[in-house]
Amino acid sequence: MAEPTRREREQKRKKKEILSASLSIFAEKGYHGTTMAEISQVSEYPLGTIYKFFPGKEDIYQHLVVGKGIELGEKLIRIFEDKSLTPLARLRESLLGNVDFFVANREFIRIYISGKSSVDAPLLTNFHKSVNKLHDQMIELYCTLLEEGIGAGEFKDFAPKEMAMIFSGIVNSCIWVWLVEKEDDDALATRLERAFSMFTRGVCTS
Amino acid sequence: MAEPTRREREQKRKKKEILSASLSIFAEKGYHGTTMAEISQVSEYPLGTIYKFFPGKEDIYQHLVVGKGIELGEKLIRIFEDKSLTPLARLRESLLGNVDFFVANREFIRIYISGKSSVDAPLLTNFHKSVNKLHDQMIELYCTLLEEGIGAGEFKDFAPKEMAMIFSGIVNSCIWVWLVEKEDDDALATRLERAFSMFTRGVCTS
Amino acid sequence: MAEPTRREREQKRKKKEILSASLSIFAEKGYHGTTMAEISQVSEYPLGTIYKFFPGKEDIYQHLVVGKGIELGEKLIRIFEDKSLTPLARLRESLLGNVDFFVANREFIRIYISGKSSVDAPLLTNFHKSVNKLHDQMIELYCTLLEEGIGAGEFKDFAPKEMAMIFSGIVNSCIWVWLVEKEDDDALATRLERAFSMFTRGVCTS
Amino acid sequence: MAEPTRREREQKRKKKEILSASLSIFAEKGYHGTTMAEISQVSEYPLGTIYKFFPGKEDIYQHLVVGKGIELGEKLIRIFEDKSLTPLARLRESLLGNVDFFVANREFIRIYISGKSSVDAPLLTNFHKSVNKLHDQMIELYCTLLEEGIGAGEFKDFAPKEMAMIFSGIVNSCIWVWLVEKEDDDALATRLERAFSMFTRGVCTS
DNA sequence: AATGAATGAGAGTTCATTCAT
DNA sequence: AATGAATGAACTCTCATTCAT
Repeated sequence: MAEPTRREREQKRKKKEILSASLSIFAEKGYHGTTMAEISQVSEYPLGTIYKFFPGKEDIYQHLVVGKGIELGEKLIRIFEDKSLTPLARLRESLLGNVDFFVANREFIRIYISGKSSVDAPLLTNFHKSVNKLHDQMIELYCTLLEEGIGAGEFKDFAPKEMAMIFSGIVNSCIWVWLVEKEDDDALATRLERAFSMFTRGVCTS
Repeated sequence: MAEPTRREREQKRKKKEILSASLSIFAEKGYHGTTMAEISQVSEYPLGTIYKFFPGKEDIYQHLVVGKGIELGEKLIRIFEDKSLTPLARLRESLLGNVDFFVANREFIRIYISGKSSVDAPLLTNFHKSVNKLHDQMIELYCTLLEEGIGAGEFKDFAPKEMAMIFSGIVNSCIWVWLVEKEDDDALATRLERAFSMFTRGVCTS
Repeated sequence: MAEPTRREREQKRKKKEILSASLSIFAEKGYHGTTMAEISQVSEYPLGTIYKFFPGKEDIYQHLVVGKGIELGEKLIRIFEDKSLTPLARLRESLLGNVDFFVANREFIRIYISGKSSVDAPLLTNFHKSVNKLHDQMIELYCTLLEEGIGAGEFKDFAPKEMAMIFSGIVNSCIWVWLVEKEDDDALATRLERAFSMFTRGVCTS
Repeated sequence: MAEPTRREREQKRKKKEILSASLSIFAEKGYHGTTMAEISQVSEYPLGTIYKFFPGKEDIYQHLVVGKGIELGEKLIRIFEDKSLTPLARLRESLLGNVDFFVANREFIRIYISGKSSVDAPLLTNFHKSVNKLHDQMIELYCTLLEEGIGAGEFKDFAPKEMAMIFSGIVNSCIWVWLVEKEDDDALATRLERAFSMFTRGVCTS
């Protein structure tokens, strides 16, 4: 494995700075409301330089999600592999143990959830593909955990993929409400807890 | 009650034709990928005429959702008011009895779900407001039903608003998958049924 | 001379109503800021009807000035022909005796003065011609009076046309200030009087 | 004082070229008759470049007047401050000594005089404000001179502002006639001289 | 290699006028 | 004859991307 040269490290730092500036603008103004000129101004990198690093606007948008998404995915994997907890407990932990990640990455979350079902999906093909790939990988991770849980008798014998998808839908609902209502961080934690309870035990009495 | 004149009926028909043409283009190409010129060509109404009926592009987009949304809302209300069924049964019916609506309005659904969490919310203020108002009304309807169900002892004593939100999140997940996977109509019905089961009885065994 | 039929009288009334509505809109919003649709709404005559009476927008604008202009011209002629006064006294009278006309026709005056030196003269050829013809006729009237005055030894032997032009420039200045400053009617009268004094006796002491 | 960089000088040159091309088109076709595309063609700068320099069409129009207006204002100030002449002589000089400026800037003058009393003042708010501010400054300059002249006993004790306004009205009349009649330059000079004589000594004999 | 001025196709929207009813 | 809905050319302005310096 080659050591990254100084130049390569520099480049990575620059890319990160550009992405960071972009994230806040995209989150505030939306994809079409953001201009490359603005990204250039806020990031303090010249337009030409930005185009050296990224082939275009959509690509930046894409990277924003992929980077953070991988980060979240790795967190999930670490939690899911912790065999000292039951699958159910790990699923719970993946929610509540990640509240700090959600809180620290509001803007990413907004773009991620938006991207899943964008008004302009047809235009942003590559971006959309990225987000969906990410989403699929997340679902995949959940699947594995749920299968383990079914095997262990903790979960009913639903199709794991379907359970995962629904779990993810619930989580997204909670986070989205928290985002748009600008609720505080505790509100998110308690809401996720209640949602988790509904998901696991159901909402009916009988 | 005044009879609608022939002119008024004509106007309504034209508006509908324009909306119908717009719907398919928007669904195919997204909001920003659709041009007014295209709407004019596909609908076979000249630009000027379109602008007689709608003040602008966003307004058309808005109407698309609001019109269908009201239709769906009215369907829900009819189902929810049918006191011959228990609240739980009515909730179930609101899902399965509406599969035909979902099927018949794929494009509307796509725009509706997209609009809830649009990448470009900051740009499409009015549209976004419309969709969210619609969503709130839907949630409100569910709330009322769930409260009735809690009173009847059918549902656990969760906050109705939170239950409603999560129910809606689940439903949207199912429909979205069905949309993007282009599954057939039965697949939607059975998936909704399983999702309903998870929601009501939970996914855990204990 | 044929008696005007009832139909002809009707038509004249309608034309006047349309012109009257147009005048106020043009004066408020300017030529390009006024739409035919607006004229139709305010005048309560259908678009088609307006086009029956006037070949186009510019033509309406033109008529507005010509009608009032002829009225003013006739007033001037009556004053100038009153041989009981000296030419100088008649010139003075043409100013002060017409203050009420200016006051009653602010909007016309605004359009008239504007039209003489319009930003868009090249576009409004016919209108511009009308206004200039009117202006020339006014100058002509003054000329005749001034010639008479020179003959009577009341005025110095300047070229009458030049005197007339300068007199008219002075009057316009006064009226324009009064218009844009929205001064009251007395202010106009006293300012015209002082201006008349400057014109006749000069501003220098020697 | 920072030296202008090469880039800044380049920019200034380009702005001037665009303004110069615009001036001739505006003077020929009027404000509404001139399109941005035309300015782009004539100036040989692409549309985007023009919009880099000027925020919009009206702004270009405005710059045309303001730039030249400041130039004229500075000329007047230089003349008015020349204490070797009496105020009266300086006022005369401001007319006759500026004939060359008027001759060299026919198109500017046309736009300036038009702008003072535009048919479309309601639409071109910013432009109109600019022109009026310019006009007010001109009047202000005359005022100061006239006050000095009154103090020196050269002028009668009229309100300086009113004298200034009327003087300006007279000058504008002369220039306007010269413009529209397309007279030669000597005609302007002699006419201004006669007008000046009327203004100072009056047109009456007594 | 780094820059940012230059580009121009294409967007949404308006409105004087016409002409089918 | 009277109407006003229909028309579409033409307008101003934007911005992702390129490429000469």
